[in-house]
Amino acid sequence: MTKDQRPAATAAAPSNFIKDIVRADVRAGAYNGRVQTRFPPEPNGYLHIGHAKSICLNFGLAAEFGGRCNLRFDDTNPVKEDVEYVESIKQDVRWLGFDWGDGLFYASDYFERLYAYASRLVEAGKAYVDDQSADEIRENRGTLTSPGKDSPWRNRPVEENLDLFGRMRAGEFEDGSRVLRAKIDMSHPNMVLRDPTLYRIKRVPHHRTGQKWPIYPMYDFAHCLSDAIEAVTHSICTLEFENNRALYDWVLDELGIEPRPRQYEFARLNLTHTALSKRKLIRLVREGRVAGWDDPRMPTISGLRRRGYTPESIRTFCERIGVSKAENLVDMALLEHCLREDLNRRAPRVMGVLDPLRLVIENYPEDQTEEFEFANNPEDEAMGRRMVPFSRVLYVERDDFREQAPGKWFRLAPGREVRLRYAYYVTCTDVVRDASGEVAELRCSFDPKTRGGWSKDGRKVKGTLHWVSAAHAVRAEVRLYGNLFSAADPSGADEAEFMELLNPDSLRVLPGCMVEPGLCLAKPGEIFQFERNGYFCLDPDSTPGRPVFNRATTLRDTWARIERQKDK
RNA sequence: UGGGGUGUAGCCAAGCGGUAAGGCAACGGGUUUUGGUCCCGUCAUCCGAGGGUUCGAAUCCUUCCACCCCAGCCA
Repeated sequence: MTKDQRPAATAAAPSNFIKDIVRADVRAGAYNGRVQTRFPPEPNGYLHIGHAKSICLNFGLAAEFGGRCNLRFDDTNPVKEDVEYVESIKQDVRWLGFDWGDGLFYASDYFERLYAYASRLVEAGKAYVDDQSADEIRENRGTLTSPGKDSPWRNRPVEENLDLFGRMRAGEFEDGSRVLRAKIDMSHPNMVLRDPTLYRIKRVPHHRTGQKWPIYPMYDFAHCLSDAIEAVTHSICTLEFENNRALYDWVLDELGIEPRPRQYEFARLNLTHTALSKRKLIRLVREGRVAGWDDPRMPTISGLRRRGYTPESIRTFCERIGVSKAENLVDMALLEHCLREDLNRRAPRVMGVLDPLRLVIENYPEDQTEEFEFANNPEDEAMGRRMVPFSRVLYVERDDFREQAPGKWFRLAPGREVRLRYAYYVTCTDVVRDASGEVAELRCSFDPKTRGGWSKDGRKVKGTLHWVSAAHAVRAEVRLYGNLFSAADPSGADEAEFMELLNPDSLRVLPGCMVEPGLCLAKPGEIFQFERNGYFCLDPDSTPGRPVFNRATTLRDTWARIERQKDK
């Protein structure tokens, strides 16, 4: 089973305020009942779980109302963007299970038309070329509580503006020497409307248009018009763009665009123990704090995929967190819950011992091997069965043995009888130590009448242990992941101390794990439940005969909780 | 101190004048050849605070408080 071949589990998605607006528009016959959205990433980084929220919202709305959702790259700033990012973004959106059909666009596709729109604004006296430097513009913008000052170039004649703007395009001027600005109101209480910059000169090559353009439009100018050009009806973005909506509307108003898209804003996702800002993620990658964008500790889509997350679990998560305008910090435990819920249903069960301890069954014949039949998933017969070899020397989990059994302990301890899953009952008869005094091996006896792991006499054996036959086991590397950040909310920290909050124990590598032999046939990306241990995904770093597994998440562990409570 | 937003349980989040959904977490209990899953139960006399309207307010009005966003030629 490959995780991206699985059937989608689509439950009825709950409503939210944006869906309510769309539904009301459809009922009222707005846009002739048409619904069109778009997911507009800037290709300057990899997608993360926060983007997944937006993707699910936008594509989900289109699907629910029989509309369409475009994938549009907001590639208006070539100095930050790269084709590597556009490829990863396309892959991630597809992997999440969404299809943009023929709706793949780039803001850069519209550069010619955007230039024409800008020229119209100039002709209408609604935009002007400003010769001030960036510093001067900043100084004259005023502050939150005091008005700005008009630029000395604000009232240039239309003809001169047209000429200058044309020459900006022709590449006659240096970077930063001039900009095109909207003529709105330098004392507007909304800072966004204090004559915002529409175009700036950047004589740098663009990943799609090459050397063609020395000027590039700003987000506020390009975005609303790109939406209009594509006939988007509902333009959904995050809260920090709320102030920009006034400019979004201003541009469309001045250009007389009708019918026009409307912008709606929702609160971006925040998740505990991680970071969801591109700036911070890119730092983690660049400074080598993680192995790359797809490091399984990263909240990126590619990281989650490599970790063992399924598209379904991520979609379910996005549905459960809801969509609102309130600041939020969602507990990572919810994401993990969604993964377990999905994987419990579909991951084949398998035996893997993370910290092997030899167990020798003294009364079991030296040279005998037998096979036991295991259900791949006891709750789903359709997943089939398999045979697993058993012999005199096994590996069990070191943590399943205690010399001093605490209260309620029903695993292995001197004199205690336990069940080896699907095999036999064994009783610990002796403990062998190495020179340093460490427990090196357990000596046990087994009861032949308990074949299959069951006895007719009604004997109470509470503990059931996973195991693997030493002679048949495959040695594997297992990577255990913890939270990227120790602090629940590292975003509270400033840029400097942010790195200090990284969890030093976010990755533990166990080189000597022992897994059942069938696992050497697994393919990268396949996910298994190691019984009693958790869910593990085969990593691409695996080589033939040397599997590497990533622990996606643990199983719920009631015993660990009991022990934790005792500590308190 | 200007403008734009948001406040419902530890965390998300419904609720749209008729007496506080649901999920996660937590905590009890049952089933169990995974201390998993599953099942059952507990968990807001109260909706940021005060005042008002109303037979009735989380929902309407009002005052206040707290938090977030905006002064890029980033998006």
